[in-house]
Amino acid sequence: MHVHIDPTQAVPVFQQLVDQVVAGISRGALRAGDAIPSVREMARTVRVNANTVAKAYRDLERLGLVETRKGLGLYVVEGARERCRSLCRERVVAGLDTALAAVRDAGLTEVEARELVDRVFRRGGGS
Amino acid sequence: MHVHIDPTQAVPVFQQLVDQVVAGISRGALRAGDAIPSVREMARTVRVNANTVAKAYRDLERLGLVETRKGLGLYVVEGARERCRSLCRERVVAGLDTALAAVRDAGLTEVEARELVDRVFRRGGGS
Amino acid sequence: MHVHIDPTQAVPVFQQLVDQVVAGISRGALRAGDAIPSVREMARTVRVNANTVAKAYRDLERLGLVETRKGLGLYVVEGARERCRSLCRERVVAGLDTALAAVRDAGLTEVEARELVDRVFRRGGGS
Amino acid sequence: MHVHIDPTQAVPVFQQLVDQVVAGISRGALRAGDAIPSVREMARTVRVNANTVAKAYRDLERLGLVETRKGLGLYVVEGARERCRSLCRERVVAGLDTALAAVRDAGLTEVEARELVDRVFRRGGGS
DNA sequence: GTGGTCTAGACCACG
DNA sequence: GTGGTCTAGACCACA
Repeated sequence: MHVHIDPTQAVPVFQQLVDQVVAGISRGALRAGDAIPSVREMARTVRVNANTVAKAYRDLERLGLVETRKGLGLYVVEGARERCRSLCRERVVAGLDTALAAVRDAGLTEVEARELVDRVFRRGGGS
Repeated sequence: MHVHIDPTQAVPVFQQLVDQVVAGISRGALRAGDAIPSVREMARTVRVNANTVAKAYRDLERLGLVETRKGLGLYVVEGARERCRSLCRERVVAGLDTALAAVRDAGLTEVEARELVDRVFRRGGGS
Repeated sequence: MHVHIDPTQAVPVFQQLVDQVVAGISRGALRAGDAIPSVREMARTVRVNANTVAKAYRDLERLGLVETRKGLGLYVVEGARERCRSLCRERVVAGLDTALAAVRDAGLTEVEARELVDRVFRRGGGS
Repeated sequence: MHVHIDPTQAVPVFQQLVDQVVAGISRGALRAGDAIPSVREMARTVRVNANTVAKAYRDLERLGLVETRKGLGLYVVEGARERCRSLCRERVVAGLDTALAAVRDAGLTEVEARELVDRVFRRGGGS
C-alpha cells in the first residue's frame, strides 16, 4: 500500500488520502477484511498530521468502504471493491460527461473529440 | 448579454462570471469595441457582490480580452474573439484530456469512452 | 435559534450541535433559505471551539439539510424540514424498536410496556 | 453458555460480554454456584482480547453477580438470578423511558408508539 | 466577513 | 496500541 501525497497540489491532502486508499482497494492492494494503516502510522509515513489522516478515514467510513473496530483500527468492508469501482466509475463518467459538454459548447467538432480519445488511449498505461 | 449565476455550485461565482463573458465574446454577443456592463451594473443585474464582479473583470483584463478606458469602463479588445476561442479550446481540450485519463485509469474501456462521446454529441445544443 | 451545549454529557459536543440545528429546522425555527449562524458566531455564543462547530456543520451538509455558499455561509436547503422529520422519525423509531426488543427479551410483559407508554405520554411536554 | 460477539457493533466488546453473561444468568443457563469460563478460556472461545474479558468480569463482580474464589475462578453468587433480573429490569425500563421520550419529543403520536409496541410483541421470541 | 484546510498537542474509551 | 473528540491557532480562497 504505497501512498504518495503532494501538499503543493490544489486538491486537499485529506482528499488525496481518500483517493489513494480508494485506488488501493480498487486494484486489490487492500482486500475485504484487511486493516488499513493506522491513523498514526499513516501520519508518520506520509508526513501528514494525524488529524488530517483521521479526517480522510472518516470520509472512507462515510463512503461505506471501511469500518472501525474500536481499539483495533479500520478494516476494509466486505464488498468494498465493487463499491469502490462503481463510485470511481460514476465519478469518472460524470467528469467526462461535463468535459465533453464543454468541448461541444466551445464549438469543437465531434471529430476532434474523437481524436483526443484516440490519443489518450494510444498513450497507454501511465497517468 | 444574458448572464446567469448559480451561487450554489462548486465553481466560484467570479469564475462563472469570467466564463460567461468569455462565452459571450466567443459567440459574438460581445464584439471588439463593445463596452461590457460596469461593475456596479453587472453586480446589480446578476445579484452578486461588486467585489466579486471586479475580480472577474480583473481576470478578463489579465487574459487580454478587455481593456480599461479610464473613466469610461471596460471594452472588448480587437481580436478578442479569436483569443477567446483559442483560450477556450486549450482549456476545454486540457479538461477533456484529464477526464479521459481518469476514465482510462479507472479501467473503463475505450469503447465506453466512445459511447459517451456519441451520447453527448447526439444530445445536441443545450448544456 | 437557541442552542445549549452541555460539554459534560456523554454525547459529543459536535453531535449535540447537529441535533439542535436539526431540531431547530424540524420545529420551523430555521426555514429553507435561512442562513444558520456562522461557524465563528456559533462558536462564540455556545463557547465551543470553531473547529468543533465546523465539524458539526459538515455533518449537516452531509445529511443534505444545509448547503454552503462560499464566502457567504451555510443555508438551509429547500425541503430540509421534511428531510429532518423523516430522519428524526427513523432514528427515533429505530431506538424505540431496540428498546422494546430489550424489554421483551428481559421478560417484561406487554402490559408493563404499555404502562410505560402511558406514563411517558401523560407526563406531557418537557423532556 | 453460548456467547457471540460482534466487534463491528457500536456497543463495546466488554459490554457485550457483560450483557451476555447477565442474560445467561437471567434465563438460568448459569446458576448460583456455577463457575463461569476462565478469562483465558472465554478469550479463546469468543476470539477476544483477554484484557477485554477481564474488564467484563470486573464489571460482573462490581455488579455483585459473581465472586472470585482465589485460585479457582469466578462463581455465580447466591441470588444472582434475582439481582440480574432487577438490574435488567431497571436498565431496560430506563432505556424504554428514554426512547419513548425521544419519540414523544419528535412529535410522533401515542398511537404510533402503541403500534410499535404491538409490532414488537407480536413478533415473538427472537431478538 | 465567510467556510475549508492543516498543524500541534491534549484527553478519553477501548482492546 | 487503536480511533474519537476537543482545543488553539495558522493560512487560504471567496464574497
